[in-house]
Amino acid sequence: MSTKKRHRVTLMQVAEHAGVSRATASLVARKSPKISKDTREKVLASMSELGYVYDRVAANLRSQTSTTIGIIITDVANTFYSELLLGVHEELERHGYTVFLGTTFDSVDNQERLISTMLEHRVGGIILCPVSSTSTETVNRIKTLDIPLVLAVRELPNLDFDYVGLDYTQGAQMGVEYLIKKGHKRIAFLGGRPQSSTWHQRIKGFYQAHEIAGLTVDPSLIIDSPPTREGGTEGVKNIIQHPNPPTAIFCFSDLIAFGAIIGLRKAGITPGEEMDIVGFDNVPETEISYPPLTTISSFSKQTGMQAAKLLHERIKDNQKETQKIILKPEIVIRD
Amino acid sequence: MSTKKRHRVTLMQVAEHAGVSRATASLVARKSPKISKDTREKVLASMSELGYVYDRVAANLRSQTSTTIGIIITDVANTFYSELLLGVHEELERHGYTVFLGTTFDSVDNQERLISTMLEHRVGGIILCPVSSTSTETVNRIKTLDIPLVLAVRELPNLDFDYVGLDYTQGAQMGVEYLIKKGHKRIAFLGGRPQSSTWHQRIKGFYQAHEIAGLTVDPSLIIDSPPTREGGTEGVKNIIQHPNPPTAIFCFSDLIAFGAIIGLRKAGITPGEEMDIVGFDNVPETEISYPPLTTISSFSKQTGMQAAKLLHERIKDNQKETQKIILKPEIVIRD
DNA sequence: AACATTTGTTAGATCGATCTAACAAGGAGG
DNA sequence: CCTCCTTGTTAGATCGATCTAACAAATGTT
Repeated sequence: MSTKKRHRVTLMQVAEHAGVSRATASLVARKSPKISKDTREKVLASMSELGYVYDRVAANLRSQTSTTIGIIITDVANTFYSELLLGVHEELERHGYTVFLGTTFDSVDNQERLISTMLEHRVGGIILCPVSSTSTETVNRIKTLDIPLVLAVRELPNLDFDYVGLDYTQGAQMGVEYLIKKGHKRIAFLGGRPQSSTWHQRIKGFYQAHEIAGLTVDPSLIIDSPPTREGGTEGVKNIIQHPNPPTAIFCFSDLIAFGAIIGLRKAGITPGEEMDIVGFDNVPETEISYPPLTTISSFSKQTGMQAAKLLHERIKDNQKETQKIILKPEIVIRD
Repeated sequence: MSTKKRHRVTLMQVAEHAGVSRATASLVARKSPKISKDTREKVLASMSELGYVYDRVAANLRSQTSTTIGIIITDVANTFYSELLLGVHEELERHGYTVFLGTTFDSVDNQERLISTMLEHRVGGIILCPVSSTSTETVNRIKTLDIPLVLAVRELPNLDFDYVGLDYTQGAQMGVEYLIKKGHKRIAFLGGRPQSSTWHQRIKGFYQAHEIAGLTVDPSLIIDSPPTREGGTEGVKNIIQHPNPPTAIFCFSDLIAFGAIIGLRKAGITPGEEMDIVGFDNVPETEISYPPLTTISSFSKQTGMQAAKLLHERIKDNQKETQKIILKPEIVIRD
């Protein structure tokens, strides 16, 4: 948990070696234009001779600044989140931040612990993909400390934070409308947890599409399950065993859809022929899956990039009005 | 790039509020048993009343310790690496480290920059998946500073560092032997960069399998390409256009294999029937790909966990002898 | 020539914690 | 009663940087 270190070369030693003061050496390290060419070169020479490494931690402490930010996601192994992470990472590294990573696996305790650790490490801001049942206190703790916070993917109701997400309702509606247009009348909704805002938004779209088409939803075809591939495989069993099974499944996520495909195959049902499936997220794997998965693109990398941009802006000015960016979904049809 | 922060509540203020000295408050923060129950409770009460947040950065500076480690990988969006990251992350968080993430995209410059940043942030250790053409100076810089370093996936020749990887030679040999056993006599090797040690090791296994079976390798069937899906799609064109095409392809990685599958389909060739394919890594997507991909499991998550363990041990004792852990590959046959 | 301004440099205090060594207070042992 | 030990607490120095304000030296202005 902690490491003893050999003494580093300090600015003090550099200054002594170059025959200048600490302050001057510090100004050189910070590329101040106030330093004459001569002294600058002298100091730089001493730095490289002694193998000096700038101590950003000490510098940040003194100057009350931070060059780090924290990103908290649900699961790195889920490509939706790793794409999002990629977007955040690219955008923030360009601005010189170093990124602390944390993964919650959808556990409140983990999330709480990660936030604490990051605050203790003086992050300059946090991008949070909150777990389903995040409490108001959790995020307010960050707000009280005046640490910029941007929410992504899941919105927390009635809280005034920057947010980047997708119009999940519209996405779900598009997916279900596509299935209805193909002639399906009994459609299941598989996966996700009813506690989460993203689930509610999708369910809403699911109902809306039915309503517009003049169909009624059979509530017994709404099956919730953990938002993992295993969750999909397990959950689809309820659909297979249903006394009056549906002809198509709209899945909470691609991950669920992949799980469902595996589950259907195990039961001897050919996905895509005997049972139509639509996913959500358009993760990279959809390109190589079989049957090719029709899905709703949720632009995870874009989400990450936008969140990073919002965070960057908020770090520059913590007083500005909060922004909510809602990306528009697109349907990706693969037949 | 840097953030002004409001003043935090400090231990000084907590001490004043509780009517004790800074030192006592500090001992309470560190859960020292030398503090009497009465004072401890008094101080803890003041802490929560004032909303105190421990400043690990200041603490680490004074005590010359670190509670962070850096992990540098090639690409988060590549599931091989995100699984590895997951392993590292789980293991090190258990020991109380916070993780700095960096991705190189296989660029020496990025790698150099990332290492610098991490050293500047006083990481307690680094796990590095080095880019193909990593120079000796790069890693020696870390060694000179006495910062524990563990290499993963790619080994750097003649350098004495802890290392976790796979027996890539044996893995490639297993894959090619499987194809030969199925009756293939002309087999292509697709993807990867000849600069990297992992490429050499796989090529060696590729040749060995041929030799054992009494077959000769046609060097014109060895096609290199960037280790990405796009690289696979591009590279496979050379195979399709070959005057005397092979009947099977052994791919550098699953990613390459997926790219090759897409490329073959585009050219109207049915992968799995007209052209046999074997991948390498056993990334999660292989389960849902079509045709089901036979592949060599390279246990990326295990690799990450082992690397994290080695790093943890080395942080505890930087003098101990270096260890090289070579995991054994397994073939995963999906027909 | 006298004064104001700019330019480059610096000593000393400071960020928020820990470390060192010293110090009271209380009890045990002679 | 005095000494020795233990237990709990603390003042002052310190980690490696930056900040403030002050200061010579060089330059510009009248």
